[in-house]
Amino acid sequence: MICLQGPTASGKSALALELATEFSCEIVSVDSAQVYRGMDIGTAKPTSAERQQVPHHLIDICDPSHAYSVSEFYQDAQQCIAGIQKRGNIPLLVGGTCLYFNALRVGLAELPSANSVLRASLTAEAQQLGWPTLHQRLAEIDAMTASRLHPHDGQRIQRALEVFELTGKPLSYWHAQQSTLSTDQSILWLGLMPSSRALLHERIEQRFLQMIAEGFDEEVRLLMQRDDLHIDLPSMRSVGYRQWWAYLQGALTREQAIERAIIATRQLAKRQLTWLRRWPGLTLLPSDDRLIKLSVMAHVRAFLFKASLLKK
RNA sequence: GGCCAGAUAGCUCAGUCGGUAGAGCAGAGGAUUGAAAAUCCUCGUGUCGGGGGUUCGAUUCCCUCUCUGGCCA
Repeated sequence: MICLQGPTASGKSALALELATEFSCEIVSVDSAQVYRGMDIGTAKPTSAERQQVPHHLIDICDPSHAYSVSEFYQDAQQCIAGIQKRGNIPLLVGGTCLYFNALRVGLAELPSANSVLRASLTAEAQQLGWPTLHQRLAEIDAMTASRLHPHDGQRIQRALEVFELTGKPLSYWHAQQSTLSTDQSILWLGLMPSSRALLHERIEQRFLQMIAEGFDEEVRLLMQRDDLHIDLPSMRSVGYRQWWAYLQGALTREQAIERAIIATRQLAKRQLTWLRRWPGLTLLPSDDRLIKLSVMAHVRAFLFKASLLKK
């Protein structure tokens, strides 16, 4: 299978479409926001025409009121991959959610899923005592995990305490139990790396303005009308949606929302690039190179040949 | 034209009772196991608007010029 990663606005989707038509692939989206229905413009989802041209998976599979997670992705993706291979096609995984890719690379420990009641009480406690205090408590039950977490990293401290509450065993215990993913197949890891940060920033800005021109405002208004959606949901915290929601509530001016959405997108891209730089075995290609398409094709062809799968 | 208030980091501003300065944001780097488009960590030398004066020493006090707001003509 082929995995294509890259920061937001680096041209992954277009490239994937080219690859898919050339090599009879089916595309699996690796994107924590494109899973949600009704979030199309702001997540830069492939158009319906594009989706008819090539099968796309793991898009529109979840309602925005639900919190999708790595583990769901992990299961969904493995099912997808198996199905695609059964059909004799090549799975082409494309996206920018590096944690999801990482789960495919190293596997996931067998852990309980989120428990909203526990989380609420831990959050309330943290507000009273501060996360550093809970970090100390974690240190008593799981020194190993505590030592790798910063005392202010509330989200991870909370998770570690949650796992202990639910299982009676520390998170580090479960991590140690984790078996490495048994991939009977080789994976081609490709990453798109913009050669110019300034150019990427320019693209990010242009793309967000384009989203507004295409009706992003209306899309967020529709989501806001639902009374089961709120700004603390993972879906609504997505880049762009969060800032636009604040604007529609009157917390920001339109100009401020635009500016902050663009800033948030740039910061997202930066975090994605951090993953890519230190990804083992990743072939990094310059995303803004004129010959990027050809060079990606060449890598894919060589990979398929090596895997003795080249049917042409 | 006159009066007043400003001019300090890319931006918004604080500050130095005279000993050459620091926050937030932006930006950069890093972490990343059921929220990940999330969450968290680290990183701050800049003619302190220009010129002159006082002083051992001026970004700070004084004079002057330039620019930007506001008020009065």
